[in-house]
Amino acid sequence: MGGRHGFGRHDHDACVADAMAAAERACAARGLRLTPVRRRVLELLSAEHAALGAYDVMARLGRDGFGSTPPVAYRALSFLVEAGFAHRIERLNAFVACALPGAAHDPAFLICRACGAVAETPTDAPLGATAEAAGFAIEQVVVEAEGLCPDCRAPAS
Amino acid sequence: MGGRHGFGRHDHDACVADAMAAAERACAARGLRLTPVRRRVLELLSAEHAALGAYDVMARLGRDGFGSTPPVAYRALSFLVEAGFAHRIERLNAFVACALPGAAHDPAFLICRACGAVAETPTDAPLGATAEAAGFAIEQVVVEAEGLCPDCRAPAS
DNA sequence: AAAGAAGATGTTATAACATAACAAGTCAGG
DNA sequence: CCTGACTTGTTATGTTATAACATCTTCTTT
Repeated sequence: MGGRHGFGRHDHDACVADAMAAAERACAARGLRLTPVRRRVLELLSAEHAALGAYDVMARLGRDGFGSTPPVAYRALSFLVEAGFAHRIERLNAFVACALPGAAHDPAFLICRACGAVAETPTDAPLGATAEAAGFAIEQVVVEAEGLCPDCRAPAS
Repeated sequence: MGGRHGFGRHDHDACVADAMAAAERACAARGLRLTPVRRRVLELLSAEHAALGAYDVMARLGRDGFGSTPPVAYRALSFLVEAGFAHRIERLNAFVACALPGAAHDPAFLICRACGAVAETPTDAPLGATAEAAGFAIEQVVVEAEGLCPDCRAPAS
């Protein structure tokens, strides 16, 4: 029991169970397959509430009898990210379980440089206010939008 | 002549010259040393107006008679980033020259997934409006704030 | 049930990105 | 000139990520 989430304590076991149940439901609804490897990786990420590197995930999979080579971990992580059950933290080259499953979102993250804790926050409110409310002291913000520039939107030019 | 900047055409040579002059001035004012390697790397980044990977920079340095090992490139890039003359794009593991030198800023970037062009934009205006005005179609946004969480701010607990 | 297609996993190899540690050179100030 | 701080060069290694192909499972169609 205990653990961290959004920098606050909560019932961790229930939280993991909820995440798994939500993923099961979403997969059933959308025709996706939550296979044993994928399920295990989501459990690992949910249990952590901090960012895990792909190679950490890989090592833990090995202990559980799954393949422990990079592609096994990266494939499971890619599936989870594409399905919206996990997010990649670019700044850390690492992955976290989604804290707001179900909601369609382009999330923002608060990353503690001292302890590595990661909190996911909605982007509808201003980030500064959210951080303030959470007691998080922002030092640096990375904002990177990917898409199509004017030239590449035009069919030909 | 020509080239790209903020997704628009402009006088590229003048733009590179301006960036170098601004860096010279800033270094003089702040007691920093814009050595040959650092100067050359800033020229490379300025000339590109797109993100360059550290290994790209390294290879070009080699052609110019500088050391062409990773540390040479990474050290020059780190200097430029710390001095505010360049930025690291986490999403691309790459670097761009700062487009708004002098201004203190936590910049936002618009990254074209098709052609790799990168535009730096101020963060005081809403990103959606800025992108719209530039004709850039945002598909995905990454927001990652680094700092100290409530637990790590407290001296002891 | 058999055949076939699609998808998932396992495996080997390699590519791409980044830093540690130390040696040697440069340069300003005493 | 010498010293101390800083910069650069060099070797080695660590870390993150993907390509390519073989095998196995699962679902569908017949």
